[in-house]
Amino acid sequence: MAKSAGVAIGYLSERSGLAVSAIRYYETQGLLEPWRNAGGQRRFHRADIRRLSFIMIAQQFGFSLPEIRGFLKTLPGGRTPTPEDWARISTGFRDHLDARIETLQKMRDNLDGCIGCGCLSLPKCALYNPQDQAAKKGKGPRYLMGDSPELDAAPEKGA
Amino acid sequence: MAKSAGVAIGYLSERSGLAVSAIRYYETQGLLEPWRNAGGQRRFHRADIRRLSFIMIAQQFGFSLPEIRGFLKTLPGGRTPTPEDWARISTGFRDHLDARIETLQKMRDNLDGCIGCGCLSLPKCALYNPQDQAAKKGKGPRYLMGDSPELDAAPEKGA
DNA sequence: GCTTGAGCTAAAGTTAGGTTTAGAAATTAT
DNA sequence: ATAATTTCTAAACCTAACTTTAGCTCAAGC
Repeated sequence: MAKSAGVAIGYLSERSGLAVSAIRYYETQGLLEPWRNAGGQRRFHRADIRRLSFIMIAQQFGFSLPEIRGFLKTLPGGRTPTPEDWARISTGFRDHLDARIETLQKMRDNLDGCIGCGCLSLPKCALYNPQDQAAKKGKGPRYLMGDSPELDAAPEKGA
Repeated sequence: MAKSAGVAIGYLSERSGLAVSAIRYYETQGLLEPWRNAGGQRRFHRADIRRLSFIMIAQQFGFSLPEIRGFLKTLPGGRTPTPEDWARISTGFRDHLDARIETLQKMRDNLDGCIGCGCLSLPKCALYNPQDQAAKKGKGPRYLMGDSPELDAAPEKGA
């Protein structure tokens, strides 16, 4: 179980396409745990290339680095993930993706219902309250695309 | 065509759910053009509530503020958008949404093909090169989820 | 007319996910 | 042995989209 020589950060960078600085950053975020050689340089497992690929894929799926760290914690420490490890995580990805697709399709349907309707003063507009899941942190408007029913009835007063 | 009194920023904030600071920020980004009253305070058209709602919706569709500014420039200056104005922009939204849905569905299909495959050393993995459209700015890995075919054949040398 | 609330500006801070810079030390190549 | 690469750390910088803070001024209520 000797650690072998390990590979340098530049090797991982070249193999993964990530910048050296990004790999160091991932270490600060707890996504990788390299050891140091006698001269103080980082040394990685060859298998960490997969960890990096995993990170890149998970980012494409919209996961944040803390979330990805959570996934990686479920992976076995030093060894290569087994098919089971990977299948478990992939299934999580799938749920995530399905939810996002569903949200987008709902938005599209709402939009379809709205195209041509004018949306001039429509508190009942289909885009009324789209922030189902994919919404940001903010509170969001209460009356999207329109004022509240009564208060905005008057047109350009004084025109 | 006198400007009437206009409404204050706090009114827009309350009606839209946006923070006052966000509305000011949008002005700096060219999304709104309030005028000033005698005391130097911002005064807005009532119809600017709709501009704000528009901004919030467009953000949910994934557009950046510069992009939204582009949309708003196609809207009529001081008046309420007509059904035609809105339909034109909605169609743009729709294309955008369709593209995103399609990308996600492709990713899901790739993922389905990958679940259970193990992905231990798979340069031919279906997640090989997912950055079709929705990819980030980065270059992306050349061999996702695996080292290149030949070089990574050896398992934990020295174990 | 005084007090309080709303609004003003400029500048700094925030979060995520990194990159860039600078200067020093280690490693590799010749 | 020397030169050229890499790597190291710490700190500053970057973008987007805002928020917060500080110190004032304006407007509104009684």
